Amino acid sequence: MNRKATREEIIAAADQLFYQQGYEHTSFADIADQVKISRGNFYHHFKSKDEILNAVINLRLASTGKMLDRWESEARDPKDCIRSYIHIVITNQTKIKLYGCPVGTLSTELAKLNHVSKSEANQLFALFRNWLCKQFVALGQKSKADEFAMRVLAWSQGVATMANAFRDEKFVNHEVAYMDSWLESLAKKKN
Amino acid sequence: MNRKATREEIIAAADQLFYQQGYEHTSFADIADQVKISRGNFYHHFKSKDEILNAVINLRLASTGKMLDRWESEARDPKDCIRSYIHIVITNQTKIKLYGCPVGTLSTELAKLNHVSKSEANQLFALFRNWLCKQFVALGQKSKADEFAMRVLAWSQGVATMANAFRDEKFVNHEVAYMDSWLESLAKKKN
DNA sequence: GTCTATAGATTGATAGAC
DNA sequence: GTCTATCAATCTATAGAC
Repeated sequence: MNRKATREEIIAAADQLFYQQGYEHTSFADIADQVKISRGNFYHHFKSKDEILNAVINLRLASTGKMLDRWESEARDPKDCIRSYIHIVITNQTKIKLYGCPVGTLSTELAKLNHVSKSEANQLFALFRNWLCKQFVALGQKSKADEFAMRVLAWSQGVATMANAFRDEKFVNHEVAYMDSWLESLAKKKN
Repeated sequence: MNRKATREEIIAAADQLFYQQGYEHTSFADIADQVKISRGNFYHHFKSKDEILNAVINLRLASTGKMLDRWESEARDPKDCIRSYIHIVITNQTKIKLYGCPVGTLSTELAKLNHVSKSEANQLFALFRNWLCKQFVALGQKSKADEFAMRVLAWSQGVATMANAFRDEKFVNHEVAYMDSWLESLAKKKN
């Protein structure tokens, strides 16, 4: 009756636990408990914990790519797209308050561990960066597109870190309103 | 010939290693190796690893407080003070690129571990927040002082996370220039 | 494909000699 | 105050039965 293959269940559980507890703090026992398999069975699907991490990163890359495609297809203009990104800190606010940003916290952790998959994890940042850059170009901000993309990315990371530390909903709303008006003033300049 | 007591050497080594490798990833063996004592001797000075963490947090609180006092005494006006904070991402750029922000990364890690000292670590954020708030009040921004303090704090966290992921010096310089001009325009409004 | 049993290393922590 | 020796628990990973 299992619709999902065990392998995919392991990846899904690891994805969740790596986010909630961190990569190193999550043991095979934790994942095995959640998927309800024995630890031994584990190694039939993956050679090592690092291999699971790679699978999780690839899963996140794929699902993030799909999300960005969806945002683009649902938006009327590039401004709408950028707004979709900005508002993600409200949409995911509950989880961000508890665990921070899934992209930023993994990147930071792997940097400290000096982990081999560090650069793969940073591809998630690059995905958002390139996509945002594209939107700013479409907005007529070609010369500053990447600078603006990095600013929006950094802004979201800062908001996530502070929201995680202070759990302050008003702060998050304030910052989103500020970025919305910044985006608005930017778009007007070119209209 | 040891000027520093062993206890203080342990705290100093732990302070450094917790920053560079993360709290959980740092073992007693790592600290003992650096201080060049045996693991057994360890427990003469501290009952547990958590107790070392607390000592490290208290050390950081004290040294941060001293730094803020120094900034204040060296500054001509509150604008200078805020600038001192903003420019810390340039001053500490090398370490930030390698290990991120010591305040933000510890706060994030302890949140994931759901560690008992999580709130103590967040006192470091509170220290900066209150200090920045005070500067903005002195700048004549009483009604928005805390909002601005949180914005500057979040900004620094975002820059640190992105600098750690992309190791891009130009990005850091751009962002500091942006924040400098933001501060300048803010100060002018009130003059 | 899933299980039990277990290896081998490392973890935080303790006991006791000096 | 520092050491060696060691504990019990946990970790990733392996071997082999079913």
